[in-house]
Amino acid sequence: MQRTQFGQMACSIARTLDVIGEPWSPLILRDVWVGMRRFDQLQADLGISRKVLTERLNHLVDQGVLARHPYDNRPRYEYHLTTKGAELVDLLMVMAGWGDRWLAGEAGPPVLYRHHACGEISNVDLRCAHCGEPMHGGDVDLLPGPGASP
Amino acid sequence: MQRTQFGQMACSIARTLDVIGEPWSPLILRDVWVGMRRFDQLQADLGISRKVLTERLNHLVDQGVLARHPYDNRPRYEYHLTTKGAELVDLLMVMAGWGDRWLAGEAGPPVLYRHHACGEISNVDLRCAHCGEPMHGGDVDLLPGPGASP
DNA sequence: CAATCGGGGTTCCCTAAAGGAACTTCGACT
DNA sequence: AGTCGAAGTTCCTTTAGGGAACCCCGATTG
Repeated sequence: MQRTQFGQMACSIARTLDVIGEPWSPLILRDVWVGMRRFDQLQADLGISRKVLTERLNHLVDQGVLARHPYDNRPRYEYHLTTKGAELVDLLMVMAGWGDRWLAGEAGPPVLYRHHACGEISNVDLRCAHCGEPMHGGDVDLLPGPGASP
Repeated sequence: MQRTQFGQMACSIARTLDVIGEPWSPLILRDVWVGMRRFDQLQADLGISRKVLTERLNHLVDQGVLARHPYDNRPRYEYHLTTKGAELVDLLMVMAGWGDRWLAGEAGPPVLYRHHACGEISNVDLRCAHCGEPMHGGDVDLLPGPGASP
């Protein structure tokens, strides 16, 4: 398919897509996040082909998003989120929030999130890391940064 | 490629991936977000094949994420974000934040975000919509919701 | 008023990636 | 020695992405 490489673009969105920019990767991360760590478990839960799962896992490990941990003294491995990978869960939560809002329909959201800090069922909201006010697409100006293209 | 359909899964992440779960869609939304609205502009900026761009735009319009607006009294159309699409920009901002943090390298982020409310260069942070405290992957319990699978 | 232009696609062919099922590997257990 | 089970690997078929050429159609130009 000679797929385009996004990693070279001077755009952090494109670069992120080079890491998790096809549909299985976020689902794999979701499963690992909720505690599914083993190959056959992931394969059965997702219904992904074993070949593609192998490719994706290798890619995610190469990118430092997942780490392989041996268990059982045999050549058996579990997949864990690294710090880099754990921070991608933010992305999953925002995806889930959008899907809950726009795609859940009559039935309502399939999963609820209870926040440890307050104990309430809630959702994520985007805030400015600096002033704490809401920060969405329309609330920002974009400026060229130090890594802007030449 | 008989690609798996994610839309039927009882998972808002999977459903969201059915809408923007391949790598061009987020980049198209990014471009529309920053003001690129026309076919040839998008095609030239992204380097996407015209065929695939047509497919993606149709899909995004079908999903209610983009809307086609005529201009110029000719059969000419501009693509605009709907409300549904504008809320997807949250996702782009989180992707950009992660990419800035983990993939930008020495050069630093290619784009900076200035928050209107405070005027500062900043980034998004995930907060609980209920209590306002930080809310990340490790800060929540997952519970079955009303739309959980039977 | 014929010729050209430009935006927005459509068609066609080629290649590479996804699906799927069968097969392999290797240590552990019986 | 034979079987099991987890974790891949191989091979084949189907389909989606890339790329370039082509088409349509209203507006502009000479």
